[in-house]
Amino acid sequence: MNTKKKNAAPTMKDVALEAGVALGTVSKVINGLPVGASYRLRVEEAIQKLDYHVNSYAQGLKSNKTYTVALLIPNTYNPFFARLVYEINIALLKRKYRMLLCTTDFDSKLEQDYITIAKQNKVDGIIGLTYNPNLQVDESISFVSIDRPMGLHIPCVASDNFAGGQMAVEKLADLGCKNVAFLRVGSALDSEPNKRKAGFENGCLARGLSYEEKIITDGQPISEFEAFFQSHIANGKLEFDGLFCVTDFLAHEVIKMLKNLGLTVPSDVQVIGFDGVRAFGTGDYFCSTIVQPVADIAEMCVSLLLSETMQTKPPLICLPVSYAYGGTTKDSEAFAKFAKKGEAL
Amino acid sequence: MNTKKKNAAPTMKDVALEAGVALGTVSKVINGLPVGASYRLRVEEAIQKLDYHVNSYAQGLKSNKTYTVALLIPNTYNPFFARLVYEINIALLKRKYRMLLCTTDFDSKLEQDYITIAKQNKVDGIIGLTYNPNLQVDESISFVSIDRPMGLHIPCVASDNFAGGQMAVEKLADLGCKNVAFLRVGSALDSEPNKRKAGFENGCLARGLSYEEKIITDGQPISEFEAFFQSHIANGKLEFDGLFCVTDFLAHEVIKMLKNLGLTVPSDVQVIGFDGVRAFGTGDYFCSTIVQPVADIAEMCVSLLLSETMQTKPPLICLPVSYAYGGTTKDSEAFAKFAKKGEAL
DNA sequence: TTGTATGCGTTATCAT
DNA sequence: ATGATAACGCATACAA
Repeated sequence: MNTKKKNAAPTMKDVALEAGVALGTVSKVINGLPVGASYRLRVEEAIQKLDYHVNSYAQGLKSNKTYTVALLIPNTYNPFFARLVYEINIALLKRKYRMLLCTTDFDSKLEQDYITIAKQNKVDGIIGLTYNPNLQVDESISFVSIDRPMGLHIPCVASDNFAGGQMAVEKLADLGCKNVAFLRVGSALDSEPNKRKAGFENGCLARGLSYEEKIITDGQPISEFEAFFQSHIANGKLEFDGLFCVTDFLAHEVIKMLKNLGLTVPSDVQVIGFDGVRAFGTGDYFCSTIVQPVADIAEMCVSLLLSETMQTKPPLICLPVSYAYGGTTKDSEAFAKFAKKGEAL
Repeated sequence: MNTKKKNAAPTMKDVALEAGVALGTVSKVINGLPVGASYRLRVEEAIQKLDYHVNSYAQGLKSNKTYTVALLIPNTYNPFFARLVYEINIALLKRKYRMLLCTTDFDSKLEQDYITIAKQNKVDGIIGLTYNPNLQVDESISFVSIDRPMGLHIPCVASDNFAGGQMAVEKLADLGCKNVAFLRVGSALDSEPNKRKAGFENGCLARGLSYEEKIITDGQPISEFEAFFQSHIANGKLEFDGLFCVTDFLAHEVIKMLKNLGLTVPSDVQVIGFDGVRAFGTGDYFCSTIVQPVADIAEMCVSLLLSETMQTKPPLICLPVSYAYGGTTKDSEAFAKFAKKGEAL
């Protein structure tokens, strides 16, 4: 008997030998092509016996398809990113694709490097949530961007951030707010989430709310907001009755500040965040929030990336957001529901 | 000129042609083997010009190494898992390995299926945080388990859960507790985290604390704990002055319950959790907690999995944990620091 | 030192 | 319907 290298994984050849058929027949059985019943049976038995598994790398080499998609994302521990990774991975797995996870830590150089790595790995496409304004991605590889427009040949998938901003204001107005503020921290990069501000302004105008905005950039300490609040307190009372924070994270920080300043949420001031992040991934919202449809975003990215047929890819796709009560607003009905749910969980 | 299929990625052959050298020479340049300086230069220029990238799948096919490791984990949105995924991915990337992310949703069948998928992908190893007690993993593939012992030929990496349980009690005792309770929810599966209970008991004995334990299994509603508390309240006062919860998640839920019952944390009762989970991945701890050394666990798993030389793999490795103040205990010094940090961040 | 030839495991195109 | 064979892109043993 021809004892190959010990412990080498069995190949199609081994299966063919074991089953007493030709190589091509085995291949056909594997790929579900028509094969005589008796042959099929013998091959299947041999596969069982040898515990044979196709080598997807050889497959990839042959077909010039790797069934791998690279995901460029800053990290996986930010809960929004974590959820996105999860949903994208599911969407990929559903289509028998696998994911090459590239965490960039917001590093522009790393982002560019990973594009190279992705090419080496001959991935079938790249999904990127990136921050490098000059990211070079040639047209030879299919790319879908999340939250950041990257040119006409690259589709961008995002939440409907403008509508989200509007929705936040609508909600605050419905809940009785008259004088609101928009708080934002983050890069000045041209990205879709920046439209939250425009939506906010638009909403304020539509509902006749007076508003103010406090925007700080990445370098500045978040305590700037505390100073902002202090300069807007008269007789121990904040002049705003509603705040829209650009992210749940910021809302969370802001709520701590407000507490320090002796203000109560939501009775003194109502707060709405953005993202729809939950404690421990599945628990309570950190605050009342505009929820991003993460699963839809993931599905859209993957579907867009892998659709061969759609020759004319849409440049920008905005998916609808929704509002969720999280304890920092005065929603009366929802409040009761929330209190009950808290017990149940 | 031999115009191959349009748009096909350039191969070594193309590079060789462009540089006017032989195929083998190109290969040597790529792999850093000795090559004449002038040849090397020409090859490098050709690589630049054609934007050539090695096809790592062909490499893998040749070398029978794929530089891929599969990670089996329930999901990526639980913050503890999310952090683990991040750290493992970093540890892998550092070694030029990539990760095949397999999220199992605690599904035993999926866990087993992914072992098959991993084999098809000819991964170089598997890291698994699994819950299937009967998971079949043959010795032909190298496997490292997290938190669950899986037999002698499979190393298991975990936190020092026993020491963690002890540490929690020590802390509670140091902070003045006399009568404490251990709360646990989770599967009855044989896993390392179960040692938290033993460590707790051991610590209570050593410090002469009286204690009680309330353990519910996965099926039961978490509200069981509320009933437990109620049956231990006399004259509006809880008879426990310290609680050790098996996870931060449970601690978080328990703290909500305590509030509902009119009890104040930490003045009425101090609470310590386990895991070291932070809000938004990098923010505040949800509670005072025993922190798992996630980065160390990740590094250990990868290093163990990829070490060719270590023929005799250790069956169980426990990594040291640490304590972190998170607002639910009466640490006086730490309290001041925490309050300040809250401002700064 | 550089070039040539073979084979990795698979698929696909041929004859049979 | 089935079997033989070439080709995918790369590494390597061997020849020049």
